[in-house]
Amino acid sequence: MNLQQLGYLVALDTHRQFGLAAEKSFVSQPALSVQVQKLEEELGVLLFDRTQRGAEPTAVGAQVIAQARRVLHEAQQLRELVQVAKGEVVGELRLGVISTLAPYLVPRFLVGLSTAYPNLRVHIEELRSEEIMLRLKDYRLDVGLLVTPLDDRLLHELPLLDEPFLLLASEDHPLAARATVSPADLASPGLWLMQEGHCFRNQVLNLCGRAASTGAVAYESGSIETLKELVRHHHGYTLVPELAVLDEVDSNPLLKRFVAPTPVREVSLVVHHGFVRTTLLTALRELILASVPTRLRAGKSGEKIRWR
Amino acid sequence: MNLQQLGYLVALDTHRQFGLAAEKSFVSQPALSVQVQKLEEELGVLLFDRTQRGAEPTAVGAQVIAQARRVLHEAQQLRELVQVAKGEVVGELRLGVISTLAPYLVPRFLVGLSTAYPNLRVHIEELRSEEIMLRLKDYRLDVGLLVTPLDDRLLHELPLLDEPFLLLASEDHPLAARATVSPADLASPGLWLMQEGHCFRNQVLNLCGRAASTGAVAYESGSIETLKELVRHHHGYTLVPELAVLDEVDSNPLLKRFVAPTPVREVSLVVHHGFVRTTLLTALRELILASVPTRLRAGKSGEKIRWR
DNA sequence: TAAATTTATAACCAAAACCTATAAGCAGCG
DNA sequence: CGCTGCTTATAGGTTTTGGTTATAAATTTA
Repeated sequence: MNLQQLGYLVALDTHRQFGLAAEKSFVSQPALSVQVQKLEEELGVLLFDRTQRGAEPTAVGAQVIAQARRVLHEAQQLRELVQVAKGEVVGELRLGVISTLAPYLVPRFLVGLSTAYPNLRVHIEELRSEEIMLRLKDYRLDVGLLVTPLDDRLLHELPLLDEPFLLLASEDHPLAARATVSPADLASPGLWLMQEGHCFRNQVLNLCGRAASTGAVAYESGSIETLKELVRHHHGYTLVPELAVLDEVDSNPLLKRFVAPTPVREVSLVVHHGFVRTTLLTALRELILASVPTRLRAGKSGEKIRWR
Repeated sequence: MNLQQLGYLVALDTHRQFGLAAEKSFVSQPALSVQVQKLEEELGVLLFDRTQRGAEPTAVGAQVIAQARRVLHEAQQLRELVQVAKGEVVGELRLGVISTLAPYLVPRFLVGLSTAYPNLRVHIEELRSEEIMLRLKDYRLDVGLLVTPLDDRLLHELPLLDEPFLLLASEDHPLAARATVSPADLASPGLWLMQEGHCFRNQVLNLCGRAASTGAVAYESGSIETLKELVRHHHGYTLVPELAVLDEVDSNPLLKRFVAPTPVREVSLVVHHGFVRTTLLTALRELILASVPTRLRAGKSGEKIRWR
């Protein structure tokens, strides 16, 4: 067994085809085939069922592949450990961000990050929270930027912000006349929600005690921006996180703050336990914190709303 | 980087000398030297300081070695995973047992174990609890047999027994006349203790509320057997775990049971999290449980005495 | 049935890892 | 001071390993 073979194994699992996996591994198809065969021989089990359409892991194979990922990850950690010791921030950063944070936060720190570390290749993907958690655990992402707490033993959370929820009302909605609002007001009809699967939706539902009454039209949006536009053009109201309305929060009278205790969402950087690139993680935290108003920083006050 | 090189690295750390490490790795000294050099070159850091007396890890080197152990461990887990899937119980089992359990428990299951799995090489070492915990975390032991709970995130406990403490009095000690005893009686003078470092000593001290008053002679023993002999030949009394006196527990009037709630020590098999050889672990548990009276099995009753 | 697609095998080549032999560096000691 | 004895490093040659291209074999698809 060697790391190369384990790499081929994982590539083959990813692409489910010897030729394709070989291409992605920058070797010829026979090279990869032979190495997988050798590994199977050494372990004494069939790891893949070969068909004409490609390769499928066997039951044992799937377990072995998962373990191979762990081995490769630990090996990668070793390399990163050395880079940290040398004070280098290089290589690749695969960052997963939820879509209710990405448009408001990423543009604030992305340029700063790649300026500070020109040798760092940054990949950012917009994903649902659950998917980010899965990929962090699979080592297919390095860092997640999402809403916590997650209560997951394998993941380590680094809280950044306690971001207040605000209520955005359309001008002809009864709530438009209010100076502040409270969770009880969310029983009022006309609340627009994010679609299923977004943690923001769960949070809003938790905040209003699951008593949300939607309007006559049941359009569930995939982005905060759509929610805002819906409210601007139609009746109804919605909840938004403060970062989504930062530039109008003081000027727009239709944006209502909640009375204390302010409901907030805890925004954190999340990594797999044993993540060793501390310089990078710290830099990322500092860049993000520096890019938002101080009042949003974690630990100030407010009541954390959970989404799971 | 490859697994071979990481193996050489760990061997060199263990033996602190290229020649010796090479010998233990079954290769020539130049072979090992060259591979370590190559790894250093690839990583771009010096991992060992070479002196005339041998090799010492640098600061980075020590970190890299620790990580290398993790990589090799995960690779080993992969192999064991396959063996489990094939239903094989082979290879090596490195078991650490504390000295207050070893003489009473090991002989009861050892023959059964090697009979059930003739292809398993069993290494048993008698060690202190702390040392067992360290070695489990370093992957220098596979399984520990000791007293729990340990409250250690990295270790997984599989409780086997709740083993009562008994009091053994010499015939001329005031306690000899008693039918049963209670923790309060441990204020009575003449209590013999295990030496510092044994978890059994801590448990006895915890049980008697640290109020132990030793006799005129302050001999602290290294084994339960010595304690028993001391009591048989001198004045005084001591505490013993039930397994140490199994064949005389009903016949010897100088052995006193505690009144309820019976103080017990929880005896467990302990492994590193992610231990995959479930068949072996289950077999070990069943063998041990079958070798002791049913009344000792974990979860029956009694009050667990902690040692840390 | 032929074409296309996929994995396996064969023959050959290059690189990596190993071995033996030996050099080189340094501590300790007469 | 210059041996001896210990260490690690280097050199030259051999074996092993992993790689390539070419091609066969098998099965799905048109």
